[in-house]
Amino acid sequence: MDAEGEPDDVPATGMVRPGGRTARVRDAVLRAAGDALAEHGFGGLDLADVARRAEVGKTTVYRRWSTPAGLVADLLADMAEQSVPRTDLGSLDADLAANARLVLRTLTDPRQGPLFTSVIAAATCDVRTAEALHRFYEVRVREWAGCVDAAVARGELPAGTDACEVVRAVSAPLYYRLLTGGGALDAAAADRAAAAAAAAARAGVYVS
Amino acid sequence: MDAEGEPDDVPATGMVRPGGRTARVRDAVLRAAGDALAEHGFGGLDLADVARRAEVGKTTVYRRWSTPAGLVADLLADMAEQSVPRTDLGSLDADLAANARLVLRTLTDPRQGPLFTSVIAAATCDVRTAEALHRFYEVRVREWAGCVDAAVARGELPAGTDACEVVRAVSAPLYYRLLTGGGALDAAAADRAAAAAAAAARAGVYVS
DNA sequence: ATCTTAACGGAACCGAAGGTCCATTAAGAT
DNA sequence: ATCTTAATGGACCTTCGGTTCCGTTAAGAT
Repeated sequence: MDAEGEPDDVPATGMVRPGGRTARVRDAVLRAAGDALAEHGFGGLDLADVARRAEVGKTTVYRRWSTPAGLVADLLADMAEQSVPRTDLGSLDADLAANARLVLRTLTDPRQGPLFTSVIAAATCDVRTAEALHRFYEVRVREWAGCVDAAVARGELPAGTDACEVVRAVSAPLYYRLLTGGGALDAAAADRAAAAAAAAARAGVYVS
Repeated sequence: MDAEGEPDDVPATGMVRPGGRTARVRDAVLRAAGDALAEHGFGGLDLADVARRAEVGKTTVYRRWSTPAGLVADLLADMAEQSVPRTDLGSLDADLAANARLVLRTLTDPRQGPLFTSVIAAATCDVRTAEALHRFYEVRVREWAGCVDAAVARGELPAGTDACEVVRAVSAPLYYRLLTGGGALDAAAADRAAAAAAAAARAGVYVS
């Protein structure tokens, strides 16, 4: 978070005594930030409001996170740690479909959906936030890449297939819809995304 | 833009005398807004700064567009009118690749790239802006859907293929990379996106 | 148990984003 | 050419996001 270029590494606030109160404050603030983001979007994210929701001093929020983007970056770092384990249904199509359904459920969830769009918006405004977002997706993608590797091992896909790229291909159309519109985000869209990724993978498009 | 629910439709500013000065001001402001967006992103979009760049009174900008999101919405409406005509190379693969390369060129352009990310960020903060963005992409997608329809007519793709969905499938992975990272936006990525869409389309994934 | 000081939080402060007022300019109708 | 008034833009004002100051609380070391 705070990689100050200061003389002899001045420790960032919250790093020397990370236990007890400090941790409690961080949790409360990140939860409040998520709520605020889901409700008002990134554009309407006000640090003072977050402080109020978290029942924490306004000063504290400004001192530790400074800017809305910084706060979102930390929220993302926190989200990346709570990775959901993937399923393993034994066939590529089933696994990719399960992944697509999971993404769909996330993006259409009344809290998670707005939260994700907000977080993406935040990432476009600040490089550090963008890096945090990239790291988050790297974790998620790598988690699901396993089922593609398994499919390669089973001989369902050509050797040398880029597993991560296949997983991203499943998510991409759903995020595209979320952001640029053009059709509803429903089960049909999810299944189509999964089927498309599977078809392309079988055709060897993702062989590096 | 201004669909006021006022008694007996009070005309929005700029609608009664749209010629001469008013048009000149709009052009200058939209150009300035695009520059500002490309440079500082949506988060750093300041209406006063836009006014300064456009050499226009601050009051004018606030009166006509009110909010950053409103300004971006108008900018999008303007962008939607300047549609670039598609190519027609005679084969599905070539046409989709050309489309992918065009999207790539746009997203990696030093001005257009940041502009597009900013505009997408703006759309997440305001419903009206989101609608404008959707309309923009609807125009773009429909423009290129023609070459998919042609491929169906030539028998390259199964009848009943949803042309728009194929076109979106080409763009989606590129936008996904732009926003969530995970790999460079290069020619290889563009070609892969086109190839994947073509493979999935041939497999009948986009038959409605 | 005691001590040091990291971290918190209330109050007061500051600057600029955003809005109001009104005189000036120029579309567009006659 | 003349007139009406839509639209502009400068000066001024108000609100509030963000910061600073400093006293209070409680981590973590002894």
